[in-house]
Amino acid sequence: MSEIETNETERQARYNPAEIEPKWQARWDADPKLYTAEGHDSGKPKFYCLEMLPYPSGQLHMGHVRNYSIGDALARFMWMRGHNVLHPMGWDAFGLPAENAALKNNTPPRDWTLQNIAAMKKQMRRMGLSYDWSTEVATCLPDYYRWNQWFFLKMYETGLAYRKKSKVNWCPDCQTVLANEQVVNGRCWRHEDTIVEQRDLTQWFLRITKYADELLDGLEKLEGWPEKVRTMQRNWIGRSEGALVNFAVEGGSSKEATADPSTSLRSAQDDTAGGTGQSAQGDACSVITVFTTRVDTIYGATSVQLAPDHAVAKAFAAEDADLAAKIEALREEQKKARESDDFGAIEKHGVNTGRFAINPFNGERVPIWVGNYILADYGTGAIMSVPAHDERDFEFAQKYGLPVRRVIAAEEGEQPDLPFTAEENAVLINSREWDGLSCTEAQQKMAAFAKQNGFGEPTVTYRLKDWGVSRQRYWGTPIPMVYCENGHAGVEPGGVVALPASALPVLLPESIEITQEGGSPLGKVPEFLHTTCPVCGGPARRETDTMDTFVDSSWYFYRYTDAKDDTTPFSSEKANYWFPIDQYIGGVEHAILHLIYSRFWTKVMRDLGMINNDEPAERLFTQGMVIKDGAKMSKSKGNVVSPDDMIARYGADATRMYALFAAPPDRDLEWQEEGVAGISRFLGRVYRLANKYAETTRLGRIPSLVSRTQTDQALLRTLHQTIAKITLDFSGRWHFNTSIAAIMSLVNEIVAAEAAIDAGQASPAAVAEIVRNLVLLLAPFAPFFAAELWEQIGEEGVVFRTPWPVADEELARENEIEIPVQVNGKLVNVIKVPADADQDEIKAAALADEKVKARVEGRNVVKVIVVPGKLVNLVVK
RNA sequence: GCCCGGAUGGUGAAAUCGGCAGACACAGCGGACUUAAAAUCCGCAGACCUUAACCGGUCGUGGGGGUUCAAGUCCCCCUCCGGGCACCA
Repeated sequence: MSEIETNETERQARYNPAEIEPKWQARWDADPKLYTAEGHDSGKPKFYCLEMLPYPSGQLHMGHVRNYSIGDALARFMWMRGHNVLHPMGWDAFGLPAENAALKNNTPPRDWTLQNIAAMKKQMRRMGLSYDWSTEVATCLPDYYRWNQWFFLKMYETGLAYRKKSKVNWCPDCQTVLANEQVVNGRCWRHEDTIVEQRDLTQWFLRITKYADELLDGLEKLEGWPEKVRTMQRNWIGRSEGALVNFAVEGGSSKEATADPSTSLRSAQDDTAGGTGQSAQGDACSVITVFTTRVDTIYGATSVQLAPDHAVAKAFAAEDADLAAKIEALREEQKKARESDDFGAIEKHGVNTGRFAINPFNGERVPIWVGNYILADYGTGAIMSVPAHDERDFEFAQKYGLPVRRVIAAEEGEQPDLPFTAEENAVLINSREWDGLSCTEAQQKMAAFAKQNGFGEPTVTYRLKDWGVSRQRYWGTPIPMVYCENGHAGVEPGGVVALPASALPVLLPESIEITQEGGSPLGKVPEFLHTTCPVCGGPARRETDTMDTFVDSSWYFYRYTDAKDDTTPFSSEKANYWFPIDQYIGGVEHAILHLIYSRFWTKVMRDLGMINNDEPAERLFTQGMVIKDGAKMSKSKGNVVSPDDMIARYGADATRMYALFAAPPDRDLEWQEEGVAGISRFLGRVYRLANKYAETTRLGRIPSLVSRTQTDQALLRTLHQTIAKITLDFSGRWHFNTSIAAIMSLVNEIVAAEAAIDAGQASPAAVAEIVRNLVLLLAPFAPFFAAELWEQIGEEGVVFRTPWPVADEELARENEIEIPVQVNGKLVNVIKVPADADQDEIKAAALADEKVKARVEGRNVVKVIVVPGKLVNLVVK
């Protein structure tokens, strides 16, 4: 062979992703039906594979690459297993960055967003992701957001959407309201340095608390979700059973309290559907309702504690300037502490109002205090303080010298030190007729007693609050409500009127100047603002707030099933075929926000009769973060690795495969470029092998494996073991790192057998079988690569529509296995025995081994442990 | 403070049911090919001790204890790292 020919051959056999990937990308793009799901009559089992849709920032990052590589491998695998796969993608396209970009570059948010979508879509195609673009959803387009409006009207009709004035979290940077879920340690979730302020605004709310119990109970059934996510949601919902008890205020109040709705006696219950009726609405100051989970300790209550914002505290303050100043100081302390990271560390302060309340159980007068550690927005904003049985109350009582009275005792044994907070094996004492009851029993009976006598009731309190969805932003879904200037019969002027569905969509005005000034930008667009009332035809103003973008992502995956529908959000028939999502994949950072709203929205749609499923997703997978130099990739740390760079250097296949190989998908992944290079080298080896045996593979398709050579047998055994292993990995554990390692081992073995193959010691049919299956095994991980080799070895059809290989147990079986032999637990030798050898045979073989004999000689074999297929351990003395 | 993860060679990791710890890679070292280098291929490779070398030995999965013939894996205690919740009454 001449030198020129050698070079020529080498060049041909060289793996060049820069050439083959664009080639296949172009071919796939030319076939728009390639990844299109079939209908419900396909006769195949359905599989809905979903990755969380990205915000169109304009750039894919490594977190996306990882997320989508996992989803894509799974989707392709399921296709090869004969499923009807829905694998869609879309854009969470409303949101603040588009407005910020508009300010900065003077680009309209819409243009900026659509450009970014185009750029990211191109990157996704370059990655070779198997999305069905015919179902693409962009939430910022009217054909999507009109259905947000439609849902809003439905919720308004059914009482799930309502308006109330309330204290809201206001981010001065975003110039808008944030949901509780978007406030992290008193700061904005998007602006770590910005302290969230409290403002009073009238806002639209969605009554998610109506579903609090179902959202909580449903978690039990979500076995395909990570326990971690379920726990986070449980904590977030924060269900707490207890009782409300009314303490009469001694002497009542001379003035009517100017009760703020958010701090009324039942503020927490305002959020639940309707509430359950409660007295004391008339004179807010004649009664203090406390919430307690330990009504059984009420005989030990030695004070009542109010939040500084409590209506009664305000009423007292109104009569006493000195007290007002002290309460104001407490309020300030509380506010500061809430804004800092550690509200929990606040030093407890309080002030005695000098007034008294009456414990309805024993008629005792207890002083009313205001405490800086009492939260206005949890429970009723008032507690009964039982120092003997609550750590916080104990601390407070010690500080201010309040009495401590033990009313709970351990059932048996010595009485523990105070505060004694246990409920298990504890009984009531010093509680008159309740003495001797267990805590749990007393809690129920005493709450029921309170209800019978009209001074309380059992109740349930949640940490979860109704979802405030109003945002004073431009780039979001307009809320489809108007305020009629004339008013209507029975409705005050400025009455709230819902638009009819026929008026939808309420379009976002196209030309708008974005400024940084506060208030809703839509309020400055006269042609948007001024409209007519759908009821009376008179002048009306539109609602100028837009919806929280979490509305968009709460139901987008239903739209995928019927993305072009212009008469309904989606067809129930289609949704019921595809739902629930079989596998949802995304980052754990959405464990509470997105994933709890999605569950809520699903239940609402079910109750509207649109779908049958109770939960959106059967299984959820949360992948780990991508780390570089030990830290999360971020611009500020300067450790960002660009997917484009990686793809340019090593190709999409190597980049994707590395993302799967470097760590199990649920763990954090340290990005090391050398690792990507390693994968690229591995693919190069496979490429060379497949090329070398391409001819043999083409010709060797005859099923002539009757007489197998030793080489055939050894290679086929490893092949079928590998098939079995990878198939198993896909079925649940998803440790693709070990799947890929197994393929590497197979390749190493083929390379080691090359000399034998070339010497004619392998049959062409076996070589063909191995090369062909090797390509199939790689198809979910490296689709461009597999498609190219599939063609080169002369196969017809689309590689990732070819049936996934089935492991042949016969071929995979070892006929001889290695058994380690230990003496007193230490490895002495490894012996070979037939795979089907029984205990006695293995034992005999072990005892006959020379090394073992030498070790045992002169000592007593006390015991022989034989674990067939595993090991032998001789216990020797 | 409470609840979940995690800690294994120089690095990423593997060991799926209590059974050979370190598969598979990366980086490294040695060799082949080359005028040379790159690429590629072959080989070595947990630490320590012993030896001229082979051979051989000891230790070793964050630390300490325990169960077991056998522990990275199970039990108890502790340390550190990451995440979530947190005066939620």
